[in-house]
Amino acid sequence: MGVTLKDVAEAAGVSITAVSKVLHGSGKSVRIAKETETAIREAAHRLQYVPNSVARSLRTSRTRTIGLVFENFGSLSEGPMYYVLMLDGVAQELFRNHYRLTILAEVSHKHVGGALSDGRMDGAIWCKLPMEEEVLTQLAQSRIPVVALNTEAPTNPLLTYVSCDNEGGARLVVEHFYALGHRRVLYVMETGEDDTPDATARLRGFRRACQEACLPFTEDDIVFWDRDASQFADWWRSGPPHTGVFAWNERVAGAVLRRAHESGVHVPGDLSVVGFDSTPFCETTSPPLTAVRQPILEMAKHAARILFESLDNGPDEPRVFTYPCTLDVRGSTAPTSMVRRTRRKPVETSNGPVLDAERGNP
Amino acid sequence: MGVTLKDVAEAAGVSITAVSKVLHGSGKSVRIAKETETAIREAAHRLQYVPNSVARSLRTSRTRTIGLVFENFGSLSEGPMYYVLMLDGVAQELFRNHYRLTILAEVSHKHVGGALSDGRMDGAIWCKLPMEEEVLTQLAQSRIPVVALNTEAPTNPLLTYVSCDNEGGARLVVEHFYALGHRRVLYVMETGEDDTPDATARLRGFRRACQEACLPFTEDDIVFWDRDASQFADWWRSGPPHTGVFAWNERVAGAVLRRAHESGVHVPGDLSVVGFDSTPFCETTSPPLTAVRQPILEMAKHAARILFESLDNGPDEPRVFTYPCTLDVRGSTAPTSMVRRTRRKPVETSNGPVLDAERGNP
DNA sequence: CTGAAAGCGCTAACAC
DNA sequence: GTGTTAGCGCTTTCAG
Repeated sequence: MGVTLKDVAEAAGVSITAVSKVLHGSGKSVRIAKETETAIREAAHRLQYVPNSVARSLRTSRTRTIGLVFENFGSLSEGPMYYVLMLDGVAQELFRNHYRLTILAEVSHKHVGGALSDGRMDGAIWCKLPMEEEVLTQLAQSRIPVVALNTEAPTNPLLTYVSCDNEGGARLVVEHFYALGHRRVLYVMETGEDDTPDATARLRGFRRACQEACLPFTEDDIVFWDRDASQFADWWRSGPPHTGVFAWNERVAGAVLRRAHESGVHVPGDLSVVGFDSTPFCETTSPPLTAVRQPILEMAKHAARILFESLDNGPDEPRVFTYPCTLDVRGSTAPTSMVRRTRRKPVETSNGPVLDAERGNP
Repeated sequence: MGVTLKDVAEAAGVSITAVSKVLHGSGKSVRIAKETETAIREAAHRLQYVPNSVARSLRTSRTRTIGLVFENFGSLSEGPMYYVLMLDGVAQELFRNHYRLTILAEVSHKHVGGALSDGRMDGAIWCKLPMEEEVLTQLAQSRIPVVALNTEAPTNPLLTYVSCDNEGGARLVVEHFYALGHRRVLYVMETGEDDTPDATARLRGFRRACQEACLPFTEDDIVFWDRDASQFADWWRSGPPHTGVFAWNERVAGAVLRRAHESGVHVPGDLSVVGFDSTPFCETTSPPLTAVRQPILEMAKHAARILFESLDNGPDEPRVFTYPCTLDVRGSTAPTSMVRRTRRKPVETSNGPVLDAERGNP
């Protein structure tokens, strides 16, 4: 079909090797006469030669392509914006380094090895890696390096993980509420997400922080609402003791805001609301949503960089990078004194990621 | 590195051919004894054989991969949600057919042919194809089929286009405003998007529809605002004659809503607002945003299907599919009598896409 | 039923 | 400086 090296070689009256060297030669071993070189380039140009990457990949077993395993791709628009940011981060870093991105929407957990080892990708980023033992061991033996992004790391990691400190993030929320005078806060989970590791980690952090702050927090302070928070009105009508709501993610928090508005509940006057995952979406709600920020763009880029590194230097020890969260305070939270606050700066807990080993040091 | 057919063949004591036939054989020519077959399968399983797709692709020149050319990938999160929907549509259709999606963030307009003809993809969808003559002719000669998605088709198309009727969409907006009693409407463009074909087509449709409705519409009714609509307050303060605003896209419309709120302008009481591209985002603004809907999910899937078809049946004539738009009426528009409206159903202009040739028929 | 052999287009020693 | 050669792992005639 297409024009090959051979065609160019014939057109230029030289050998295939010469053409390969001139056109794709890696600098040093390109000892070719200026004359033949121009002849070759001219022929290549005239024939509109374009190198066949597949053949090259077969030869070099490098594709300059990274796979992103992203189980719910195809309904990105229905999920929280957080994932779009993640995608942006991965894409930015890959493209900057002239890598291509291919998306794997579903990888059979039976044949994890197969999907990733078929030669089409040099490495993979797995978003929300499942915790099944078998998947993990298979991945660890995969022919290509894999890094888990946005996944709570197990105690004995076989892979490199890049994730955020969900517990710490929830803690920030409690501190924020506490500082504003709130003493009873509702934790809103999402139906069907009960065993999402993120969600449970956030709940755990929330619970612990409440304990430490001597705030009451019982099972009654946890509700499971659907993603449209359609239960809000009933809940509010029941006259709950809470002055604040912490929703496990951005989307649900947004829904709470909307429902509150519909019910004539003034946020933050009557009720303060905080979400998890501060994204551009939080700027567009009204009021703008106070939310925990994980540096997802950075995290995503970092995941990509880790791959580049093990591609260049050979495989590395599994490591766990846990990024601290910060809180973006916006208009949806206010002191219980009911005074409306103006926008404040993000609260930093620390800078940069923290290696697991370093945590717990004073 | 990996286990190859050869390894399996040796382990099973048969030829490479036999293994290939058993493991990947296309049904008919698989005349292999039951016994050897099981031996082969057993060996393959024991060795954890996984076929090398790159080698296969080189041989068959098929990759089961479709490229999506998407020039601003990497900042999806900053753009309108519309693009995420488009991505979803493409992804859904590809994955449903066991195709892989690879993203090309930038394709040098000089070497369009090269990027698409390097053997890594069987076809490509080009989102917002530029109109440069040279790019178009190059694409038309590309080794793989290309369809332009979300691009205004030229009069003499060399490629297949799938796009929406931007002009018709703008027309719906005028009709809607008119029916509600509005007589002066502001058209909000976005700085830097002056020559985006979409934007100009919408403006054109808007202008024409105003003319036909005998509504005044001059250059003074067009403004260029930044995507945060930061000019809103000044504009409002100047006491404009408009009772409605039509923003060229979703994002800007959302910004207008926010700015209006900040300025104490009640939407839709004081001002009605309409956007272009009805997406889940429009449900989350307050009030929810009335917006023109293009059936982007369908359009994206259609683009993918067109590729499958020309991959299966050989190349097809260039065609232009123009999908009609509809209007999703939500809470941001109301009659000038200032009565707040409840939500209504989308207004359908017609069903399904319309082939260009069919348009203009009674 | 089974296997030998010829490539797909390219790279990389290694000779001349 | 330049060409010969041997594959990368797979599919696919074509003989047996």
